[in-house]
Amino acid sequence: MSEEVQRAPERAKRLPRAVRERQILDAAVSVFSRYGYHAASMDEISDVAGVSKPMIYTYLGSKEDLFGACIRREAARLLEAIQAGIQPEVAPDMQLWHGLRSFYRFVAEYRESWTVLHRQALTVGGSFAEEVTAMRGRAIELVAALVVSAGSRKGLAAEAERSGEGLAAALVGAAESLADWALDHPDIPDGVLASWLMNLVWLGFNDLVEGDVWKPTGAQ
Amino acid sequence: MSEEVQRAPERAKRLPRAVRERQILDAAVSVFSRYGYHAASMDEISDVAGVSKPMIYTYLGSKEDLFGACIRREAARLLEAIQAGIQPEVAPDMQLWHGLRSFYRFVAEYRESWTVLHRQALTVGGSFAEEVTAMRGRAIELVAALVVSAGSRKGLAAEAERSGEGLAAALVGAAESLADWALDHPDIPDGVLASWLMNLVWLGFNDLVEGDVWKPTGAQ
Amino acid sequence: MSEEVQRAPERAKRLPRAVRERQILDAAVSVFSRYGYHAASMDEISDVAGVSKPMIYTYLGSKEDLFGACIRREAARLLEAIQAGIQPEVAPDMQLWHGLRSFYRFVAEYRESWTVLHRQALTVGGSFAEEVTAMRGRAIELVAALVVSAGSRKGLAAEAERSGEGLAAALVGAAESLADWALDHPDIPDGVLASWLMNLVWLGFNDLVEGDVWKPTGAQ
Amino acid sequence: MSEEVQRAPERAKRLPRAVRERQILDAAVSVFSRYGYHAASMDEISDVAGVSKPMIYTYLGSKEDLFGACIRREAARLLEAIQAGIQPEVAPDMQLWHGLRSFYRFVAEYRESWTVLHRQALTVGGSFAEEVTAMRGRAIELVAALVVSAGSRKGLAAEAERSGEGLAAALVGAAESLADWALDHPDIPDGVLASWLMNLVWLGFNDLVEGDVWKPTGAQ
DNA sequence: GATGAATGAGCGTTCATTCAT
DNA sequence: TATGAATGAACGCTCATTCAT
Repeated sequence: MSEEVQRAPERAKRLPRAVRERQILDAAVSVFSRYGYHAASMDEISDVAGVSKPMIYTYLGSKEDLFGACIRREAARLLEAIQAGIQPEVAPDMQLWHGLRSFYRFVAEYRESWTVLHRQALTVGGSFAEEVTAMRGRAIELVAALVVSAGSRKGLAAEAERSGEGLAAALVGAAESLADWALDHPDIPDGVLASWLMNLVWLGFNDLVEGDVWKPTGAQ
Repeated sequence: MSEEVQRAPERAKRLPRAVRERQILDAAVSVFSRYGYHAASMDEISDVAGVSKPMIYTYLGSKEDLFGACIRREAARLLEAIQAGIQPEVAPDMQLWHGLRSFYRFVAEYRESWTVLHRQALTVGGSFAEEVTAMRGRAIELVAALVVSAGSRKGLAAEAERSGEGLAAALVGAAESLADWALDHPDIPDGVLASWLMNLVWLGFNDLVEGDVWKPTGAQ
Repeated sequence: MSEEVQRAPERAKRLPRAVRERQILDAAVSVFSRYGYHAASMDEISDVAGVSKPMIYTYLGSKEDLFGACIRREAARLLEAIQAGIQPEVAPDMQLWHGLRSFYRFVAEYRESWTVLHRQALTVGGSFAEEVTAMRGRAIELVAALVVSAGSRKGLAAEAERSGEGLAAALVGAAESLADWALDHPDIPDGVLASWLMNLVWLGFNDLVEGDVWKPTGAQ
Repeated sequence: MSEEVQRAPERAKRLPRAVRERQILDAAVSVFSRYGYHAASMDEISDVAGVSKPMIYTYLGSKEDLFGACIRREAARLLEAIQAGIQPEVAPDMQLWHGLRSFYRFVAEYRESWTVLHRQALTVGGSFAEEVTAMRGRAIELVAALVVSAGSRKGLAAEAERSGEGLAAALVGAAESLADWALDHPDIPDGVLASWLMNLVWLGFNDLVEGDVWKPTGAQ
């Protein structure tokens, strides 16, 4: 409601270390997500956290360390949220759908976490991009596995097999892009977003599996 | 006399303004794409451009102005490249396919342009993200129009209509993500990349248009 | 119960103040001697001492106070060591020799003490340099007295009288410099070092006392 | 006369690089000599130099680089001053005497140079101490060579030979210490200071060379 | 037209020092 | 008694930007 930056309660004193660390990480995620790694300043983070700068260095280390801690915490949160939404006993398509719903629920609820992971982590040199990319890779593999587990029941078509990795990358990109789009359309329920994507994933792949590929027609 | 390779002395010789501006923009795109907006330094840009710093300020204005000029020039290049590849007289699916091919050809040939547009422009606060997002929006609309122009011949299903904009966003994201993936797999020809995506776009949409939607089964 | 080496728990157990002060001073001397006054950090001192930082401030005061306490304690130790080595009943030259031996023995055994006094105390602004310089002055006077006590038996030559204080300063510097040199040559016994210096002091002074001075020859 | 720190003329503008570098080095030597390496601040150096801080970094590099440049410049100055004072055609003792006179003249005229070299350079970790120590080593060798060139005419006694390096270190220390002492006694002419030291060097060594050594008497 | 010279402002980081328990 | 928690103040360094030539 307030149009000011949300600040931690005024000068609470002598809190245990774990609490302070959480405050700092919360503030850091917020500031990093708003400005990006380079434009964010430790001064602002400490202001938002309601903590002096030396505390940050004592508890979380350098700016780079702090950013890394943010990335790791938010990545863990995201993965946890997705896994919590999946019920392993249902059919693969329903697993995928539930996973997507959890994903869109998470993105809607923790926009800042999502922004840090999706936008900011990739522009910082060093190992952060790699870490996030690796996580993305795991997501791609997971999607591919689920899809294939359905496709294998029918005998996966040669075409689908060849394009597998690339298509998975495309699909993960589609899911992310839809997440960004959904941030500007908060009225669309996560179930619907997930269904849209399922239609792409499921129908498109099913067609492929059945050998029903699109091919360019005519010259060139 | 000189024992060096014979070469016009680099000490800039009154080049016309347009040439200088191109030098500077080329250098800026290269440096921005490598380090991102904030981590890039005007010093390095002027070094790479072979031009003194005041020159940059005289011709292109502030760092932010310079970045904006880069974004606009590269965006125009990209759009131009795509439009040059499209033949308006062919069928919509072939138009889309040719557009995608041109897109992947451009990304492969001008990685730096693509990086600046796709990765760096979105992390800078201010109007850049909006500009690029707007361009993305135009791309989304264009894709949607092509798809719909095919769909409308069959009577676009209600489902497809409702999910249109969101799905388009997803598809653009898929195309971008596949572009990134393709940067690490330069051996895949652009025609193949475009075909992969067409299979997603066309088959998926066709299914939708025919009312063949995926739906969650069971409770919840 | 514990699987560690049995050892009184380091978690300090109400040790008497004097013991704590000694721990702290020992650590401080060690750290100051290694890094110098400014580069030494209270954190490292408290770590080495195995004592919390507030303890240091409670017992020894500020960093400057602490350094002063180090200087004074080590200076007292050095003087004490030298005086303990001197036998007042023997001839002046033997007194000087014994004093020097004790000095070199001390330097070899307590390098850190010597480093703090000789190297670090002089570069800190304020009163420390003066204190150490004053101590040095007392040493100079003592040497001069011993030398003169021998010389006076022969009637001190006018030249020696005039140059007395300066030459004493030079001799103390020679002794100190030889001490530094000896730190890199630990195999030379202190008696030998002392003898080398005696040859400079005694023979040189004796010559002077006997009026056998060196004089520039020729023009200028 | 003024009791304020001497400042460079107010904001002289657009000077050539070489001039600025000299201004900066002058200021740096002055500030480093007063406070030592660690306590000196780049802000104060830039104030005293009448130059902004970025200039220092542009022209001379980091604080450590700057300190190194000071050390090297002043060391070169000192060596140059000494060598300029030596006349190679005169007798060895006169060469030594002239060298010492030049040394004391230099110390009196450029106290700050001397302070930086003698006191401050040794307390900074890294290669500075080694550099200065190496220079000191060359001085020691030079003194030893001159002394020996006289001694060899008489056949250098075994004792002198054995104690050679140590005694040389002692003598250099004596010269340095006398230099410090002379800073507080500016009325003593450099010729006199040099003579005092000659008496130590020449007479002491001559005695040694003639086998006239001091030896401890009695027990222990 | 073109640039070497110059800086204000700010950032990441550290350190001596003090509360509250 | 003893300390974990906390910070004000400063420092080294860099960068976008401009002026004088």
